[in-house]
Amino acid sequence: MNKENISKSVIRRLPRYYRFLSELEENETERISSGKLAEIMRTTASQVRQDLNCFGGFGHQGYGYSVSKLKEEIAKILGLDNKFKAVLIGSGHIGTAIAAHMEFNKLGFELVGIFDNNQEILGEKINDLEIRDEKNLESFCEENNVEAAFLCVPKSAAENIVGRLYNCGVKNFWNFTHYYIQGDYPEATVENVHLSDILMTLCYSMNEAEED
Amino acid sequence: MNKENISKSVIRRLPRYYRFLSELEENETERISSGKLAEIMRTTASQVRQDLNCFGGFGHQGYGYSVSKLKEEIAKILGLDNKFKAVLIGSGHIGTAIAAHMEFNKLGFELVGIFDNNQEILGEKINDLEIRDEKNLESFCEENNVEAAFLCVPKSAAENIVGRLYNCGVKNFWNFTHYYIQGDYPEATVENVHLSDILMTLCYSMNEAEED
DNA sequence: TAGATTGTTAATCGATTAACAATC
DNA sequence: TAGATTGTTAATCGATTAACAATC
Repeated sequence: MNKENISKSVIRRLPRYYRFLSELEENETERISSGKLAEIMRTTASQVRQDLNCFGGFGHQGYGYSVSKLKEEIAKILGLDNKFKAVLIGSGHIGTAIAAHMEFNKLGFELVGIFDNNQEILGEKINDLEIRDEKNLESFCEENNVEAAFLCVPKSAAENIVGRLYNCGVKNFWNFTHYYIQGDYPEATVENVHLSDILMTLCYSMNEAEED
Repeated sequence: MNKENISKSVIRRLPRYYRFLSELEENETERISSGKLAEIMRTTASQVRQDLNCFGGFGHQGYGYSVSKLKEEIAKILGLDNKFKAVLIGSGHIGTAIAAHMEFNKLGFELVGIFDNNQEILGEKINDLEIRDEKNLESFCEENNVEAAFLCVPKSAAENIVGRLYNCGVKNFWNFTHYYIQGDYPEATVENVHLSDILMTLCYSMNEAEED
């Protein structure tokens, strides 16, 4: 299992496989062929087999793939059984939505702290986690072996927060801001969620469709 | 300007160009070369020139690109001056965050209605827009020429909602649910935001890094 | 004019798809 | 054994990068 050279494109498809396999499992489908899975995923049987074979031979000739086994394998590859400790910074609308809404325990994470700099809401709770004062961020991260941060602050606050986190060893970021982490910290591991970028591409498509 | 054959990869980079150009404009940078822009974007000068040339010759030999003109052109290509009327369905955490947080008027949209099926919160307001009863969705969309919908409902509710919207002519979706719109409506224009998929890929990267 | 930098064609690289022997 | 379907190699396609003549 030489994962060194597995392309980002393959990795990005894994959660999709995982979701569809979960659905199949719920429908009590026991086995599936690459062809059928490709149909569901709107891709080709070739791609399904290529993708899965990056990680090992999960299928059986003449039979296909065991749905539950394959789902299990993908969970393992993604590392969903981890409990990476994470903090969320910024309990505004987006931050609250993320904290309240995501099932972190199914996604390899455990949310252990929520931070904000608004003194008025400190101590309030979101899903049993109290909102802590941002000034205690470093001590908290060090004491709790925090490994990841979910950045839900305004862009103007992000630079400072990321610097502080990076300095106390938190180098993995789920970034909802437009602050460009990789620009300042090329070594950081980052997944950006630039919601407005995505909405702009929807705008583009609609704009295009109108012209035709 | 034959946009017919412009690849999705190019389109997805446009919002990024737009953001960096906005920053350059704020810093009062007047002109920029493909090389400098590439440095900022962490790509190659070749790619920058190829991308921009899909839409026309915006540069000047020996000079580079005018920041403000290029920004303007990209805005035009994306169609950000549109005011596509949109409704948001589901005013839970995510829906509220989206409604309150996004600057739709800068992104080619105008949010004209928010809908929910929770009778208890009907009439409440998010950014001056009252929450309306979901049962009036069709009539509202028809009366207001709604063209897009932002789906922030639970997955279980999405199938029904999308069907109803599609039937009354709303065929463009910004989809925060895990309901697979393209599966049922291949003709719909969809941008999915699968937050948990993104978090899983962060998990993968962290898991990878640990093993080394 | 000389230097800089584009627009564009050609070369390379990587990802997707097709084909088919291996095998359950 | 015959049919199905994988794993894997080869062919194709598309996207990125390099090169360079055109030109401001």
